[in-house]
Amino acid sequence: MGTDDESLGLRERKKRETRVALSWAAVRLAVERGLDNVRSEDIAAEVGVSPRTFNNYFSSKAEAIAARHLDRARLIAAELRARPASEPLWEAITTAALTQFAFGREAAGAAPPDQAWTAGVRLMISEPALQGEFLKASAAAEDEFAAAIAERTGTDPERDLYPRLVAGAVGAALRAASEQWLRADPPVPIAPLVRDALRQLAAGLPVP
Amino acid sequence: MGTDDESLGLRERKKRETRVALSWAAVRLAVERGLDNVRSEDIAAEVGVSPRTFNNYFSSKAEAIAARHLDRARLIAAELRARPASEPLWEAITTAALTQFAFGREAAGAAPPDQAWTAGVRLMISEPALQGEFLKASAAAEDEFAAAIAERTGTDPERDLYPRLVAGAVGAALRAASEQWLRADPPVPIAPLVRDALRQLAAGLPVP
DNA sequence: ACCATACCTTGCCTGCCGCGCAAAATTGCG
DNA sequence: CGCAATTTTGCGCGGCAGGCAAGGTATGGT
Repeated sequence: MGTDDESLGLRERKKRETRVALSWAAVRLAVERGLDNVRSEDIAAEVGVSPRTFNNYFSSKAEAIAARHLDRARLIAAELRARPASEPLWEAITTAALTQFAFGREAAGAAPPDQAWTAGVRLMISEPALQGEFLKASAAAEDEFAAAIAERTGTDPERDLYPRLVAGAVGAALRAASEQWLRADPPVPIAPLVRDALRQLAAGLPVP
Repeated sequence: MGTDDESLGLRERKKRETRVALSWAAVRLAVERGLDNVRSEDIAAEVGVSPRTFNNYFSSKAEAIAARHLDRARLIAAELRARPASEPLWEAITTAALTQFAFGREAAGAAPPDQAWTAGVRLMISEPALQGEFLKASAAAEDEFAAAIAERTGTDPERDLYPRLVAGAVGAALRAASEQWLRADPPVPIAPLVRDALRQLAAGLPVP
């Protein structure tokens, strides 16, 4: 894949690290202080780079935060490409999606990174100033997802409606499942929600 | 409906007018000059209000532009509510959607407002600084759409996955159809694209 | 018809942001 | 080891978002 981190030169590796560090710092600070008690300067300081450098990596606070979501969502597309071509499309999509929604699976208390991640997603969904970037990141990931689907189905993302349509619908389904999960008051596992949403999609969304 | 413009007092009427005027001005100026050759001040001047007032209506240039899309997308939900309850869900959805995609239907040359509108959508999709707000507006409209679907299907948007899932999927389908339409080099009518996308959705998105 | 009230508009001001530019530091490579 | 390419940084500017308080205008009760 074109975005591995191996043997791409130490320079490129450093850049990726800085980018990820900035992005995590942005999420963490925004979660604990509230979004507008964090200045871009604070994020830069947290990682130990100059304020100007922060803007070399991200053009806004919001973009920095959403970058975490973007990276995660991209992985679904990568996962889909990794599924055997023989597997039926919807099965492959479901399996690929589930790899990125394996929260709270481990032992009793959810793993700490999950905790932080959940809070991050909550923030992106609830803060108006972040919703746009969040959806934009989702859309960007859907583009890669569409390309993967096109490969698998022998269609062309440029000319055919199909791959973009499926990618968009799957994205919507995953967002709906996530929101449902975040809203559930007695917490529920997320996997069944994701499975259910995709199953309904593949079944033509019949009235229940 | 709760948002009619009749007998809501002159005050409210004026506000709506100003809001729409600002929004149109924002779109028009951004289309003809390019987004970042337009300052929020210019938009205010165009409508004849103070720069400060502009920010009372919209919290950013981008939001002002996307407001046009938002209003239009809201109408689909309203249209859905207007369909008879006896009509099958997907038929009602398709009909409702098509009322807002009746472009280039009239005589030879497309109506001038359509022309302007198309350019506006193109801008929102292509300009990175607008994509986020565009999607955010779509999501807001989908909320109303979900409420309408919930009413019609006897589900609850708070507790059930279904209405949000359908609203999201339909939104994605309409976006995919629109983009396909914008991309088509020998221009094609949009209605068949919308119809096709929704038909595929209701059919469970089978591999073509 | 009038007045009191609530609401909208406006100007002023402050802090922050995004980015262009050029100098300085760092890194990779021959 | 030293050169060239790339990244980081400092500086500065234009612009933006929004708090606050003053002035003006519709509204609804009497």
